[in-house]
Amino acid sequence: MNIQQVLTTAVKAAVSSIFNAELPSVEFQPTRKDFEGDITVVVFPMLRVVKGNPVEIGTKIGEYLQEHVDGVSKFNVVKGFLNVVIEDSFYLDFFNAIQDKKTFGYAVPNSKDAIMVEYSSPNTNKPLHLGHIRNNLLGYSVAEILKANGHKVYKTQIINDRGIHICKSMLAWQKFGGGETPQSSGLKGDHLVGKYYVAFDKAYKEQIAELISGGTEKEQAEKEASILLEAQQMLRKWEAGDAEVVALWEKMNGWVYEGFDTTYRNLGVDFDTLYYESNTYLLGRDMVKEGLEKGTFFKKDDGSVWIDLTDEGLDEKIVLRSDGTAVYMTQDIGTAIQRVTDFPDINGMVYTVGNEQDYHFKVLFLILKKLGYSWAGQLYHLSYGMVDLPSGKMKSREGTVVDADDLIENMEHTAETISAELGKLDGYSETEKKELYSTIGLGALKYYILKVDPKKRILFNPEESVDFQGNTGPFIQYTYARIQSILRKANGVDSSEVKISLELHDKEKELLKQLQLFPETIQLASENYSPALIANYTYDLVKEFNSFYQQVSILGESDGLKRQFRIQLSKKVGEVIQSAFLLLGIHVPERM
RNA sequence: GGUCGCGUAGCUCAGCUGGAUAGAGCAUCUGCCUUCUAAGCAGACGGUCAUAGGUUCGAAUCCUAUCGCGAUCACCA
Repeated sequence: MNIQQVLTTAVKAAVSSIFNAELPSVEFQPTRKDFEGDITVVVFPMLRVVKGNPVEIGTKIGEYLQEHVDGVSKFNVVKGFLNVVIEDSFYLDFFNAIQDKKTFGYAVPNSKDAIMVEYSSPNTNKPLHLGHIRNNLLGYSVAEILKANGHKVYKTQIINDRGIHICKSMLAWQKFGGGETPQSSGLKGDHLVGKYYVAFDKAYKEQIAELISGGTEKEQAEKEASILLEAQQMLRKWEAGDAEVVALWEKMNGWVYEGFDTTYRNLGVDFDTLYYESNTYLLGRDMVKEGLEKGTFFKKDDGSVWIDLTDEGLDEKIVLRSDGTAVYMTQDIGTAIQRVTDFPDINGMVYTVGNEQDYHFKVLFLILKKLGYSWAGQLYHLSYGMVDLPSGKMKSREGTVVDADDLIENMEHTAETISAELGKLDGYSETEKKELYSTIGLGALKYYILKVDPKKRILFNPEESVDFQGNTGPFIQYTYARIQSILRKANGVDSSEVKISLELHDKEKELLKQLQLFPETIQLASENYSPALIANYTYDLVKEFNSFYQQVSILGESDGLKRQFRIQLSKKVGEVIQSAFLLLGIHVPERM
């Protein structure tokens, strides 16, 4: 039990016995630094139940707590704030209870239900970029956070491996490729395919420029369409199962997957199961037919099928084309149902997709609800803001994208440069150094992106590199490395219980308070699908530790018991940093 | 135009279900490496929390309107 839980019960009992009134809840906040105390009970909300002067009420409750609660030694009342001083022994008890718990902060697996987390879901016609990085980091981290909060999680993605855009790359490769392969050119598979996607676009634009030298808008549109015809024909052949087209499609997608795998590995994200659009794009049509029979959907004269969402304040939305083919929504309906069929323990899904699709998911969830699926209430669109450049939006066709592989490499390089300047890596082999640069570079990148609230858009300036100082990944990693250095010098950590009679230094007490917050932080992050909460918590913890480290001697402490405790405390802080960062997908180094 | 999201220090961001004098980092300036890693610590400077109303003991936080930025409103995905 933490202090809040203890005090909640006690304050309720106090109000009951002194004022003969029932308090629905008790409101706390950390005591401001300017006042004496560790935790503050806010008296104002009680005025609804207890009439009187807030200061008097606070004082009476304070006296009650002092008398009845072990661990409450002193209190003071300022206006409507009851500041309570908690004895050191309370915090030491807490520390003894968690000292050996490797998984401190994580909830015990508490649910039979699984949650499927979808993220990444790229197109297979171009390499991953910075936007995908945000998506990947968010999805991966939220999956880890949900696990830490006791959920079973399946990580998945839906790979958009078919469609007109894929045919464009294929066509361009056929026309201009000259048989180029990743092996022959040494180009990473996804980059190679992306090159031809751009080539198609370029060739297409050139042709348009030639063709369109006048005419009405309508005529221009018709001309454009005719140029696209080739790609459309190819798509039709693909759908018909044309052996040659399918073989080319498989070959080029194979290159892309190899490339993606490398990027995912470098980024440190993974998946438990994969879905391919080429397998799922036909799903959903039967579901629409069922829904039609049930009256959830309705058919228009031209044969297209719709759902009426005007009751919900939305429009009518198409779910099947007049020619009977599937639209985006049809597919998503089918895929969702397929997933629950494949993994019957799923009760809830998280879709990591940019906020430009807010409307789509609102509609999708509503449709699934109307179709009567019990799990439809447990769907969540993890919507995040775009990553923009100072020049505006990233556009792959205009070559303004920040490529994922390049960015990762840049970050590692920056880490290397800084490390070399500081020169603290004597004795490290080249392999160890390389691994370290990767840890730090990725740590900087991941933290930079994850510390921001997912909803907000990020402005990324490639000119100014991501910071390595202050509220950054490397700063936190550095603190971890510092702690490990102490532990190495301490020659082993005795993990025996700390004597309750030990007198705590202010900084030690602050650290223990911060440690206490870890479990509820994980819970909050899980409930809000927000890695940013974990990032901010870790930053606060680390700041607190560095302040402690600078002000209090650990190994130099002459009192053996105190020295021992400080080593143990440092170790625990290191473990929590590591646990927290693991939830963000960031590794911590032994040295740096 | 309808809908949704965002607007906090020069810049990048915190600020939980409303609570005490709005917090960090970067940048600028001051100190601190003959004691455990200075990618650090301590401090200074910097705010009409977009604007105007409202709700109440109390509003950056909730409500309404306005302004600014972004997204979205396809038989594209």
